[in-house]
Amino acid sequence: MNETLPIRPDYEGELRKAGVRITRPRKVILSILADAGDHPDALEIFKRAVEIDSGISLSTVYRTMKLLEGVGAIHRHAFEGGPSRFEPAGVEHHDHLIDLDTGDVIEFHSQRIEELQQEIARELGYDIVHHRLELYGRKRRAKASRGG
Amino acid sequence: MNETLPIRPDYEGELRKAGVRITRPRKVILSILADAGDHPDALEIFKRAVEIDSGISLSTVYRTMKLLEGVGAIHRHAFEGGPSRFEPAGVEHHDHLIDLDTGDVIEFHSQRIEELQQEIARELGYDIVHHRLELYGRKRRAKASRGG
DNA sequence: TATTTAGTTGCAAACGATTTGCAATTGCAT
DNA sequence: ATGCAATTGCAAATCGTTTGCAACTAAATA
Repeated sequence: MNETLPIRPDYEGELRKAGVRITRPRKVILSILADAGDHPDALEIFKRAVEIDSGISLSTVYRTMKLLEGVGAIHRHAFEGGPSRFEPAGVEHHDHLIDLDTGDVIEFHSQRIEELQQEIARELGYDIVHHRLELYGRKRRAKASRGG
Repeated sequence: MNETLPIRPDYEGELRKAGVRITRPRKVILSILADAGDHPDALEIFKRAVEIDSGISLSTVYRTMKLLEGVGAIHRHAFEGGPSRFEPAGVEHHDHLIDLDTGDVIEFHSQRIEELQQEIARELGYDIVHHRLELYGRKRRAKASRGG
């Protein structure tokens, strides 16, 4: 009876397990994260949160993100230039392709690349703790040029 | 009659060609960059510069770095957390392995990975403008454990 | 070489993202 | 219901970096 739908991460559970209080602002932020399909930054999360509970502060958003990151519930990405952007950690590992025009983030994964990285690190005498692979690009125009 | 030694980038030439004045502070900064074997950040460059000419300001370092970056003479790397670090652009493309304990940066290159990236982007309908591949790791301890 | 003037400088203040001190508030175990 | 440590909002602080501005200077010109 496994769900086929994307898993809604059980943040509250993760936090409780980590001995952290589930407060009102945290509930709001958590719910936003749970169904964010994109990779919002702190300010964006804050804006969405304020629409639900106008009393929430940006510091609390930052604090909660750090908390979740610490617990391993979310991943923080510092893409080129901009502020940190977050995503649920639940999904299995992947890298990112950032659309330079829209800021959209597309996820991808290449087992082959992962292996090559391991190989390279090994040759250099290192163990990889983590890595960062980001492709920055633009949508390819349709062959001829008449596309829009 | 090609040199076998690492090429000393001719920053002054590049700048002059770009119609930029070669001032005293710039000369100092440029000389520092020219023989920096590492990947210093702005503050580090500033410190080295002050030892040569105490009148140089940090803003000038930042301005010069931006200038050089604009001309394509150096590359800026925003490694995890820390400030931007710079390196001469002369060398052919490579990626970086960052030693988490020392901050040391080791360069590597994998043609195979580059190809795979292209392939992935293409499949996703994108052209890569540039990319970022960073491995963060620690020196592997010698097998048994008696190493230091 | 003296003149000229737009490009550069150092400084201090401004900046954006993020963190922090603190007093007031609130989960939640009792 | 009670009590206290965890958490909050706020404002001020932090860090890396950029910028406005008046003084300075590289380098083209006479």
